[in-house]
Amino acid sequence: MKRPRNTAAKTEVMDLINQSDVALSHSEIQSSLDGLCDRVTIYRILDRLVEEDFIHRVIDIDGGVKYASCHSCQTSHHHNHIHFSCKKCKSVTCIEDVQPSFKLPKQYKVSEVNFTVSGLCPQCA
Amino acid sequence: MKRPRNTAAKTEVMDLINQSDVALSHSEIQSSLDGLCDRVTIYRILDRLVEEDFIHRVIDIDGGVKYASCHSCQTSHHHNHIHFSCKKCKSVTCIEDVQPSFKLPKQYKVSEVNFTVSGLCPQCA
DNA sequence: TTTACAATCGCAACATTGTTGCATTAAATC
DNA sequence: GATTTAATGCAACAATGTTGCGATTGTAAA
Repeated sequence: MKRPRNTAAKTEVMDLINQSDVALSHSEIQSSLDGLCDRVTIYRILDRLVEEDFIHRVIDIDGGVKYASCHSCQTSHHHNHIHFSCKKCKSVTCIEDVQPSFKLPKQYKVSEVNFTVSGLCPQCA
Repeated sequence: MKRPRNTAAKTEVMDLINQSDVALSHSEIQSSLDGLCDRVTIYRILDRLVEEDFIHRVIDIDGGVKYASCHSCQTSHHHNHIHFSCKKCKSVTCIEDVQPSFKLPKQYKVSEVNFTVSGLCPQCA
């Protein structure tokens, strides 16, 4: 079994995501790290953090991949909540505690829900 | 104002998407066309078809871009319905006539909704 | 503290997806 | 058939993500 290690880069990435109120992309994280580690290393750190359930991936309206730390996940682990993707400032925000409701027909086996609403966030509206 | 033209490639792309019951990616379309036209041309055709409201873009759970012809769009133009993204066969299907319901807090201006449910489709379940 | 193992890293190379500029081709109208 | 300009092909580029491998380093045990 694998034994995760704490490295400077991993800690810094974790802090960045924790301290942000919006989801961050790989390139945004890379800019913030300012050469602390390699581009590839960031990809691997993000993969590991997702794997270890510290963060989760969010897909924005354009298909862009972002990463966020949902605080509600620390208690119960469910990612089935709404994400808001702002068309103007491109920010992606987790809207906690709002559970979308829906019905699926037939024999579909649902395992995950990705509900992204786009438009203008409070700052841009 | 621009005057759209009907070309062999455009017609073929349109047919492919119309005849498919799942959303198709650029590379899938390229494979089907089998050299009928350039890769770049396919991108431009897809952009135009979206622009002309014949097809619409769907983002799957991994952030992949796919294109589908929603038959319900021909009457009333709204894309706010559920898409099902199969984790096994990677197919993306439009679930028509099922409208998700949700509530957003505060000052968010909603203009679009992308509701993707993932899991196993009837074929893979 | 030192050692040893494996997790992590940096670097180079590659793959995929998407975009842009420009000269050429061809569809629709006359 | 001639004209107009939408559409195409090609080359070049950009962004994003992946893989292999030798070097480095965190950490648990000696």
